[in-house]
Amino acid sequence: MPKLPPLNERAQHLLKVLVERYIHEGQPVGSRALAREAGLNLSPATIRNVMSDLEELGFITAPHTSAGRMPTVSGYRLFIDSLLTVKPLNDQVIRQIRDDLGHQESSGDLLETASRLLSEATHMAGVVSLPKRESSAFNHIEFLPLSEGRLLVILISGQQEIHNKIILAPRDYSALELQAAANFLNNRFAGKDIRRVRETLVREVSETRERLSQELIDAAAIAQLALDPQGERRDPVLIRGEINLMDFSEIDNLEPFRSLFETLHQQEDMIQLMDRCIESPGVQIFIGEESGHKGLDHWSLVTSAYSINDQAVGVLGVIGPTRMAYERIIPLVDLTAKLVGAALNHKTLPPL
Amino acid sequence: MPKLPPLNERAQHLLKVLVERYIHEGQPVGSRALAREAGLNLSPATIRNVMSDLEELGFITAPHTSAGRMPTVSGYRLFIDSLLTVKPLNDQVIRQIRDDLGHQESSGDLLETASRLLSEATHMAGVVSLPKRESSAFNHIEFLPLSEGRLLVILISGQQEIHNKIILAPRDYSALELQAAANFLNNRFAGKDIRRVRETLVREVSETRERLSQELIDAAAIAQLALDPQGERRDPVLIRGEINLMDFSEIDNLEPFRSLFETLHQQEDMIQLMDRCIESPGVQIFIGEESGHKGLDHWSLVTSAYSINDQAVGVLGVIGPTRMAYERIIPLVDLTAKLVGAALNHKTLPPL
DNA sequence: TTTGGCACTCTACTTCAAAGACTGCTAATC
DNA sequence: GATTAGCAGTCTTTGAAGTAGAGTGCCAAA
Repeated sequence: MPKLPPLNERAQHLLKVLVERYIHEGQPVGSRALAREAGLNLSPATIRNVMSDLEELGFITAPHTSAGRMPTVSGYRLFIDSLLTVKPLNDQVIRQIRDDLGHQESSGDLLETASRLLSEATHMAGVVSLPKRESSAFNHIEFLPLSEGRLLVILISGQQEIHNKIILAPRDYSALELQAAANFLNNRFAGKDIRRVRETLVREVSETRERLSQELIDAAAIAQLALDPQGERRDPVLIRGEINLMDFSEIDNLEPFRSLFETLHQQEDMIQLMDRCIESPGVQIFIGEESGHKGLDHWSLVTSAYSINDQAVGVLGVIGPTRMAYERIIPLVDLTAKLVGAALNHKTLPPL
Repeated sequence: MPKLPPLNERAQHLLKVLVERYIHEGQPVGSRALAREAGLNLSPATIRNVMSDLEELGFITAPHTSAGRMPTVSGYRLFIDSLLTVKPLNDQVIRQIRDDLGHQESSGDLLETASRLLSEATHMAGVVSLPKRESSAFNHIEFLPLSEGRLLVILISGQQEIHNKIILAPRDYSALELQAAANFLNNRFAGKDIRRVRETLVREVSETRERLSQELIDAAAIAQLALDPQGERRDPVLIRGEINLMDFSEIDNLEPFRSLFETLHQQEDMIQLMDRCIESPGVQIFIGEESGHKGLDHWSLVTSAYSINDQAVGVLGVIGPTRMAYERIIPLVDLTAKLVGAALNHKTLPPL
């Protein structure tokens, strides 16, 4: 096997131009076209030699002998990681996103709007994972007795988001007792993380049980049930504009779409996928098979986490064909995440 | 123009067999096949004469000269209205639906389950329109002051369904005042229609304003805001299993699906369409273009209203290709609507 | 190292022919 | 008058064969 040449400046430039052109045209790029486009004053024959090397290295591939080349996943990866020059965003787009996000009442509406905006701005699909209830701030709690020993718990969390839950009370409580329990919790815990509140409750009760009044023990017992994340339906991933994806029909057959939509509707898979993006800061990209989900094979996911108080709580982004205009999409997703974070922070009102 | 023969017994029978076979095979039916299938001991030539008449009358049509015939919308219509023999439901299916519906906590879960069941049982898409909040019973109301003069309204309606709404209070109320208002409303109106409650409030206040205490006037004012359907987001139509529809790909091209999904996601269109089915009792069917929605052109909608206390409050059904197995689908939708109604009635608990 | 030239490969498109599935019509038959 | 056999004619589907076009790989020359 001959020694492979290193990926020099020229080869990188040619790869860049090839990927750009493929993204733009959607057709395999041949040596003649690339020679014309690259602006290097090289003959197609020379270009062919370089292309051959790039293919050997696994960055491009040809669908058949007499076709041009198109990027492989590694090719896209290299392109995105070190060749891409992002485009500044259009002012009008920025203004529109900022305005639309600014006019939303609840954080639920806000995130739904974000998903819609992402989809409209890109003509692809927008995705937004909602923050875990766990990580938002405890703001106010209220108990309402229903029939048959059940209690309606109304929990207001940091972003004025309202959660309802019905729990089975361990015993019958009077309205007064419930009021007292709610008061205790509201005074004691307002503003703290919901997860922290629960942990504190568990610890305190077990440590100092003997010294607590029956009243407090009751309050803690109800609160533990009320805040138990067990059986809590995790908020879904909001996907908007999936239908747009059907416009990218270089494919004439239904199967890819069927399997794409199947994956998108698999809430758990999507949640798990989005959660993988929450750890690293900045824009994250899964190209094609990188996501590990079969249905996403020919698609890319561009995401960024959004934060409340500098803590990443959720992820948003865009799904589209691998050959999307990354140089426009990346800054768009980045900006949207920042604006959503800003809007959420603004909405995080002090406790009642 | 020659006089058209009347649609005699034999022609009807042949139409019936033709439609059945077309639904089963998905291919235009020719005279030879029909002669074999019909069991009438007639030659293909005779059958051809009858088919020619049926075509003249608009019940069947041929995609091209040398193909068999397939039903037109009128053909399906006649078939469904007077030729169809429905099949009794499989016991196991009945049991499964009954069990699954029986295990749901809230009416929201119940209806979602219904949509899912319909889709799974038919391998098509299930649709369920949620009852208007308007028409359900007022059960319990509670007010919670938020910051900046806003009030959180918690309304529990007849089926233990919980509605949250934030309103802007006309002035600042104390916790006591709010409690009094809630008490008044709960004592006075529990069990009544929400619509009726609102109407009563409006009437009484305007009629007897002078004689009312300030307290009651306040209560009425808040309640009117709280129960105002204005700006209320109408509950969406629950569609499950749309992806199943992609399996019916006698079509190799994406466009029909694109336009179908677009229509399905057009919430307002769907709500309006479903509402048209709420008036008549029993199973209602829209075949192809009958629905008047372009995206549904090659699809049928089989629906039935479900009732609480003998009043139709919502509609559920199935969307699938025009050539679906109506004799199985119709009783299934019928049964599901009845079971959903029964489950809802069972859930409609007395006021707290 | 670069390039022109050339043989070769593979796809996409067109044309043509043949097979198959039906129909409509006509004339004979029941 | 209703039914039927027979037959010519129509239209789709399938496959084969041929052609044009795009692009490659390699070699020898610059």
